Amino acid sequence: MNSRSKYRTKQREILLQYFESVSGRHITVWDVCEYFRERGEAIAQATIYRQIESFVNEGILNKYTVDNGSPACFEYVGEQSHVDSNICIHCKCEKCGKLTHLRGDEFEQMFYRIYGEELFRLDPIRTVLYGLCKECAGGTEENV
Amino acid sequence: MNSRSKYRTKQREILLQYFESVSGRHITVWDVCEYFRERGEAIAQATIYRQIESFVNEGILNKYTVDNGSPACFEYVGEQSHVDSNICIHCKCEKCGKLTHLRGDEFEQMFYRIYGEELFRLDPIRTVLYGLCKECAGGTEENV
DNA sequence: TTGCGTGCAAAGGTTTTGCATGGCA
DNA sequence: TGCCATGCAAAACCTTTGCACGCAA
Repeated sequence: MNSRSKYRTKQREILLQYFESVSGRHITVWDVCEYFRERGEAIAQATIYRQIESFVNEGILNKYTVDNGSPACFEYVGEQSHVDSNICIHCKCEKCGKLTHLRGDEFEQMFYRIYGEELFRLDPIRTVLYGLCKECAGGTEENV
Repeated sequence: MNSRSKYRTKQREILLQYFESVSGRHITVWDVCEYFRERGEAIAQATIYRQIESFVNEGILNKYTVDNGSPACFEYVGEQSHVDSNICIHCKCEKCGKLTHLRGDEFEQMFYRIYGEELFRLDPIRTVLYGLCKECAGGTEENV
């Protein structure tokens, strides 16, 4: 689960700072590339992929495979431990594509059922709920 | 959410029958190709992808995005209706790989939270919960 | 100096698409 | 007959890898 990087390079520091600054948002590799390209301090894609892989292994970033074919999303979670109090679940809207968070306390009952009674020990890191977000669910029920 | 196919072709029937016959198992596009190639009745990959897409849209197949880069998995879930009474959710164990079903009544509270309060309108057909099954959760808590 | 990190380009694998042909209704 | 589905190949897409060079310790 670890494989900490040995060297403290400029690119690593810059990337880490960037992810921290967009904490709470879902970032793709493309987002990162674009961000640094616009600022004229481009970082090679391969480097971004490799550093992100390290961050994920170190638990600094969470990786979300929302859908096959579309790029993976990453989210900064810092050094927080994976305890229940900080749990949130990701919900992908099938209509507008928006990715939202549901906090653990919004799923109190659900977690009780799953964690408490051991029907299934949910992994909130890897699980993505599909459906309709609050906004889209209120609108038409027509096809996506 | 739908997009039902208009024609009843030979390939569609064969594929549907195949998926029904492997109900309960996780099938990749590669599996399908291989199966029919061995039987000498090969179907074009593009056709398989396109028919599978239809099946998923019609709710006949469930799609599992295990990880980016690795092929998607599909599972036959038949023509079950999308009403609350028949709802079940698919749970994939990250340790033993087993796929279990949780019936709607086992998730009573969860559905109340999600459906009732409109935090997020869950699509039970497309959603897969990842985590540890009852058996594996009871064992060691080590890494997956 | 040693060895890891970087950058570039190319390869890898899965999925999608264009287009002509074939088959269902 | 009209339109959709099929098959083939090529493209698109995200991601990984090989290799030479650069940089941290």
